[in-house]
Amino acid sequence: MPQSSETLKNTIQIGEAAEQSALSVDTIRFYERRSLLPSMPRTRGRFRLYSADDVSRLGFIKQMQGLRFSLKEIKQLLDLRDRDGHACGEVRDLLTAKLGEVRAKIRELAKLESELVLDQQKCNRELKHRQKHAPNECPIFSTSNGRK
Amino acid sequence: MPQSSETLKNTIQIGEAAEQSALSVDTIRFYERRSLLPSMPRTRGRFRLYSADDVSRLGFIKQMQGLRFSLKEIKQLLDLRDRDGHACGEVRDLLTAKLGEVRAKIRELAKLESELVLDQQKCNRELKHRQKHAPNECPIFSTSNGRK
DNA sequence: CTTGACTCTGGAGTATGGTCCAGAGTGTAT
DNA sequence: ATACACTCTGGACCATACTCCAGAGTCAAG
Repeated sequence: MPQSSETLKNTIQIGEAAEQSALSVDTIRFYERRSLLPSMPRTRGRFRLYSADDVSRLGFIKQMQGLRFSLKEIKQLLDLRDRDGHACGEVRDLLTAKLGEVRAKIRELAKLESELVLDQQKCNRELKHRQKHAPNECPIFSTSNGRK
Repeated sequence: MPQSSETLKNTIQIGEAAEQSALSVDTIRFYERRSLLPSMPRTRGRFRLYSADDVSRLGFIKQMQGLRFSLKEIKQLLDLRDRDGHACGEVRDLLTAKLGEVRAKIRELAKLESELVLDQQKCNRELKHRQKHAPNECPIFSTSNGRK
């Protein structure tokens, strides 16, 4: 257990922060380079120090990534928090925009799904009737595949 | 209209192929490097020559991209066609796998959608009651946000 | 013969979200 | 004193799907 004389007031080093946030040390440093974290305070030996708040900031990043926010968008959100903790209206607007994207994606994928089902059925029909006519091309490869 | 003495038997050059397939010249060359197209035959001056079949191959690539197949997967499909035109069973298997992915993605996004709606509602409630208690944090930033 | 449109190659750059590395420094334990 | 765990920096590298570029070559028309 190295490092403890300077890790006094409830601060931890990057390895511990990585463990607590279930991120890698490299990822945490990467987030700092991308300004998702501020330039962390350092020990005299230039080792970064993290507080419980910093760890929960990392948790927030993970959570927002789970909501399919990009790092850039998460940075927007964090900047909002840092500048103006009660910027709830702007946060809601970002959530609404993301919701729109998610819904558009769902519609797109639903359409995709039905197209894939159709192609699958074409293959199945072809496979059933294979005996009847000479083995020919899989219908998926035919030039005029119907769609767009 | 340069180039025609060698562009005899129904072949076109890359610019024309790009126009017909609505892809860029660079993209077509990129596909060749990635082996989605064979090494095209050339004129004496080393200009690539494309047939109508090649153009429809490009169309197939675009179509499959529309079905969210990666270039790698499209290459698999094309290899199947090149090696064994009636490999319908394998094609169907790839379609089925892709369908599974698409359905999983839809489920994931649906879950996401409801989470975003919940967060949005939190913001809205906060904004409604803003007058009552002192302006505080947007609830999205609170550490225990409920979810994992 | 020159102009102009087209094509060639190889390599670098774009965006995203990281991972991995070498070589050096830090700090504690024995 | 030295071993050992940890951390530092800067930069290279991964995949994906292109896009753009310079500098050179090709070809038909005027």
